[in-house]
Amino acid sequence: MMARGARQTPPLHIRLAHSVAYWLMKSEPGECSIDDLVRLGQVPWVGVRNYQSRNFMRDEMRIGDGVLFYHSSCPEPGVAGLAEVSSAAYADATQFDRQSPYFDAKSSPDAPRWQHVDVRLVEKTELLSLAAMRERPELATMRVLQRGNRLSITPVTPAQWRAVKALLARAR
DNA sequence: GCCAACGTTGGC
DNA sequence: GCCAACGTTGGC
Repeated sequence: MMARGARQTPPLHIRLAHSVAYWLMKSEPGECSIDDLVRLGQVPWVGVRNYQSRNFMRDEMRIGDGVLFYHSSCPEPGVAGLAEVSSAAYADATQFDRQSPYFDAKSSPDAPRWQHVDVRLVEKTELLSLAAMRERPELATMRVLQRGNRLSITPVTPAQWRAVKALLARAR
């Protein structure tokens, strides 16, 4: 379901069959940190309860897509590692779990409202802090840096991806 | 803890 | 279908 008043817009570009797309995915380290991902190798990206973010996972992500693993709502927000999409989207089990903070009484197993992908670690990196990102003109267009942005999953352009990788390489 | 920004809900 | 009220996000 789209937000009321939102227009159905066609994709901005046609995704080539074997092309890779890039994403930034926010996680609160208290919930799942980069060290948790290092330990587990892969995590189900459960708990997203926003339609736009869900749609990115459900409709646009492909296995192998690049992910900037971003720590949010913490003392030092920023990109903490690189990861990749490692599954197609599937139903989020937490929406049916009454004990879960992500329980959604309005969702039913016949028509699961929330879906998610799995995300696999590529590497933990030096933290590229939000403050450092804001200083870089080549990152100025990143969605995560835009005023008022609250989306937990945002697309990253190939140029932005390369720029982040270059900064991480330099920090090494 | 504050608060701006934005999404969602629900009365009408 | 409008829109005010409310809840959440997340940086600071």
